[in-house]
Amino acid sequence: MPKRVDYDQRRREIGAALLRIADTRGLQAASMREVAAEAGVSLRLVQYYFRTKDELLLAGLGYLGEELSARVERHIPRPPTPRGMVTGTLTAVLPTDAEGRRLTRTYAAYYALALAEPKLAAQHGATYPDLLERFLANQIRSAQEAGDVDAAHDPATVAAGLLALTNGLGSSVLGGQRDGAAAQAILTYHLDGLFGGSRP
Amino acid sequence: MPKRVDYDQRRREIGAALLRIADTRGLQAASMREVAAEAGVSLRLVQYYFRTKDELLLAGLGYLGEELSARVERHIPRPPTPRGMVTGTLTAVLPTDAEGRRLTRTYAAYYALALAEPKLAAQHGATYPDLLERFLANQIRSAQEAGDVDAAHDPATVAAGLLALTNGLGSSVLGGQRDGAAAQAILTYHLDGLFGGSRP
DNA sequence: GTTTATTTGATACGAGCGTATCATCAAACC
DNA sequence: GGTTTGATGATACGCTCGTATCAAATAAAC
Repeated sequence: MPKRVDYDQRRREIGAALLRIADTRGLQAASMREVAAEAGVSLRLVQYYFRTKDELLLAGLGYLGEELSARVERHIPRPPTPRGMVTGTLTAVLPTDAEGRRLTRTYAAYYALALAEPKLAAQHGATYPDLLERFLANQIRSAQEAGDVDAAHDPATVAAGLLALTNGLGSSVLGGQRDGAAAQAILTYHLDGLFGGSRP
Repeated sequence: MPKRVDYDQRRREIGAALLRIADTRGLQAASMREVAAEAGVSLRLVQYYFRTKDELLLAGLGYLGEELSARVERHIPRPPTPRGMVTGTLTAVLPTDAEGRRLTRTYAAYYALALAEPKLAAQHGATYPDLLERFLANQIRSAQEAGDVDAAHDPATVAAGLLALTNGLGSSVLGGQRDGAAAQAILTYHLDGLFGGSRP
């Protein structure tokens, strides 16, 4: 028998190379050969672990989702207050540091591809923002019950608005319109308006 | 001499074909040959009017900008009230109808390309959102002077927030998370909060 | 130490890409 | 009315793409 290799880890390494290219040069530049070079392996190896390019792209999207989830969880404060949960989650999605910029850029690349290839979105895409939005809506409901947020607000509407605002701010950062700190400030400005007098 | 042809109009026709492809199949699918086929002309003709593909892509971005500007102006109400100007401008950027969906999708395709090819953004990209944002900030300042908006707000921050919110909502519509009407409703909800008791 | 299942390497194929070249057409001008 | 010149057509080149094919190397099992 041959030397045994951790199949999943090898796939992750190659997937990471793909995401690195998507971040720095866009998914248009992510050919099988370029991914192989970036991962430091042969083209044949990429083909061995991913039968087709579509399979590679789909797996890459999965890994990106994992990275995003991990980052969001890492940004949830201890102990978890309602405002802290909302602020942390949204800040995680914002490109405020190198990792955030990388993830936001990579996500944008996949988003554009999914617009043209709906099968990508169908398999994995639309669920993630939906989850995030529902999570936020629940947090806002909790904050209302704790008296930190005006009960007149509709949690789902507020959550959708906050997430859209954050995504839009992220786009403007990637577009060079402002830096991460400025985006963060605008987000905080809105959160201050939402959470009456309570401090995070 | 040969039959004289309206050079600019021909370029516009070919550019329109490019934008149509960018909308329906993404810019990855926009090869010179595909653009020629979509425009119903020969490959040579596309090369004649645009020496290189980069030139075609850049011109297409210019035409897209013109279409966007025209749509925004068309959405400014008569007579122009402060809230009407802000609402109209933001609604124009939202994919609430077929034209809006087309423009937002095409813009998203260019945005993703510009992330990977900064020269595109350098020539044309970052100026447009900036103009929009400054325009909005001025409108909000006017609304404050008219007493329609709380003077405690910072116009630039509010304008940036509104535009980011609108862009984020547009992304969620393209992503299939909600339809144009729902996005519009969320935007209106925020505008209601901003413009105290005044009606549009 | 041979065997053998698994992992890696080298290379080829057909298609599509951007671009360039050469030829042709048709209308305006002298 | 031939000549010039802008507009169009047909085709080819070199390259990269995704994918497939054919070997070779490797290390656990006996």
